[in-house]
Amino acid sequence: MPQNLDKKDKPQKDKPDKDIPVKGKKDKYHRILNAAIKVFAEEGFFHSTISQIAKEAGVADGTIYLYFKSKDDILLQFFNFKSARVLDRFRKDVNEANDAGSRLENLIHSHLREFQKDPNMAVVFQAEARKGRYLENRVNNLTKTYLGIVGEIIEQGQVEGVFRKDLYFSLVKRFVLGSVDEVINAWVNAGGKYELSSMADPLVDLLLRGIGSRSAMAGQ
Amino acid sequence: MPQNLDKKDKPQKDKPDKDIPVKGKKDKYHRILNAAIKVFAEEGFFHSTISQIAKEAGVADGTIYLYFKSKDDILLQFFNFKSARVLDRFRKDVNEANDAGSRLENLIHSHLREFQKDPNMAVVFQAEARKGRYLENRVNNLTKTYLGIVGEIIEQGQVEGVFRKDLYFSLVKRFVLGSVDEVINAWVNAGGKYELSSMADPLVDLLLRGIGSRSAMAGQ
DNA sequence: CTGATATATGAATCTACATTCATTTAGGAA
DNA sequence: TTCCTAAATGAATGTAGATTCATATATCAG
Repeated sequence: MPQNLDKKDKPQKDKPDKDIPVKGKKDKYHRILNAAIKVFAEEGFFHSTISQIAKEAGVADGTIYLYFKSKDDILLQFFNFKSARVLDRFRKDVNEANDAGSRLENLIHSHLREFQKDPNMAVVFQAEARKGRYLENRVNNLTKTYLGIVGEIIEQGQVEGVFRKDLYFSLVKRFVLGSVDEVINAWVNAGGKYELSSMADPLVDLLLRGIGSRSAMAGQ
Repeated sequence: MPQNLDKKDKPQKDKPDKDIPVKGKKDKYHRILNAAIKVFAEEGFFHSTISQIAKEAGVADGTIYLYFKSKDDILLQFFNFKSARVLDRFRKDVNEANDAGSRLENLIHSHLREFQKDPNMAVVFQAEARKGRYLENRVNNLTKTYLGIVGEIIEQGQVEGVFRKDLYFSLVKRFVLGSVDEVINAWVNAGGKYELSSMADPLVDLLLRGIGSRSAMAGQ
């Protein structure tokens, strides 16, 4: 029944490291996490304060430290949690199709859909993710995995003969990621006012065909 | 001879607002600015301290406030200064060519070249530019102008018939910006270890032709 | 109901810097 | 050489805000 089943029950001194209150369930944990993301999205990570987050979550400042090691830890947990969730979704949607073309399509649809579904997440990802220095590891994981998925699709497409074979591999991956990322960025900057998902088809088309006109591209 | 020619010479109280020491010329101003950018690039803006910057620049902490209103102001000045400089370069290089295709090529070459030339700037731009809230205006200015240049090129290319006419205009612009941006990002993340400029040609090729194979794209 | 443990609280603490300013130093006019 | 003003200095100041912790409250077993 006590929270730490495997330890002697030294009443105090166990580090607030891994032990999180269990009585109140995951409920409060997520309440705080969501509140934090909302605040981060509005103020930016560095300008956000624990007090703001606490108020937003409807708890006391101190309570936050029952669930998170530090302010940084909140952001970290967020990235871990969301990255996993989102990447899962991507993979699932990609596997929904079989040919490379449809898979790329699905990936991008999924990507835009997920970000549109959770604007706060989108803002925080766009704003704090590609930055780095101290979070880099975690976020790089998201980027790495994403690039991996794209890479697989590209390779498959080349085998299928629907994608060009003369591609600078690591460049193409960045090319795809960069385009999608910037489309999301634009949407975020615009305050999420329009349908992000509606960009998916035109974007896929651009990725596949490029901006050159048929005729101009004909000569080689 | 006094620094404020147009004001009564109240000895003290003039706000350190616009007046910058002139004796020591622009020299020290730029020394501090460059030091700051170096530190920002290494530590990230929020983790950088005035003391670090001062040490790097070889001046006293207080001296910085003779040249800048605040820490934020340093970043601001940097963006203003560099944006102008860089956009100028872009325009010049774009105008070096006459047809849209070459102009796009020049823009991207120029872009990668300039960022490669000044890695600290590149890092700070990539890291702090997309954040926002309080710098947004300035940075948006860079983005806006850049998108403008791209837009002009696209339009010209459509008239010339070398670019497709069925393009979602604002999307294409983001598409171009996003790709280039992410290529720079990758380079920055890799620690600037390779020739960034060498990505220009392959990237332009991707933008123009896309990743779809000729045959696959044939059927409309 | 009673005690015991788990949670929650928020005021008090502590620290890291940004910013200021009394003093010192440098430059140059007379 | 002597003054006077511009520049530079860096220790002292002030503050915001993260983190802690002594208390208070809720939960639950018996």
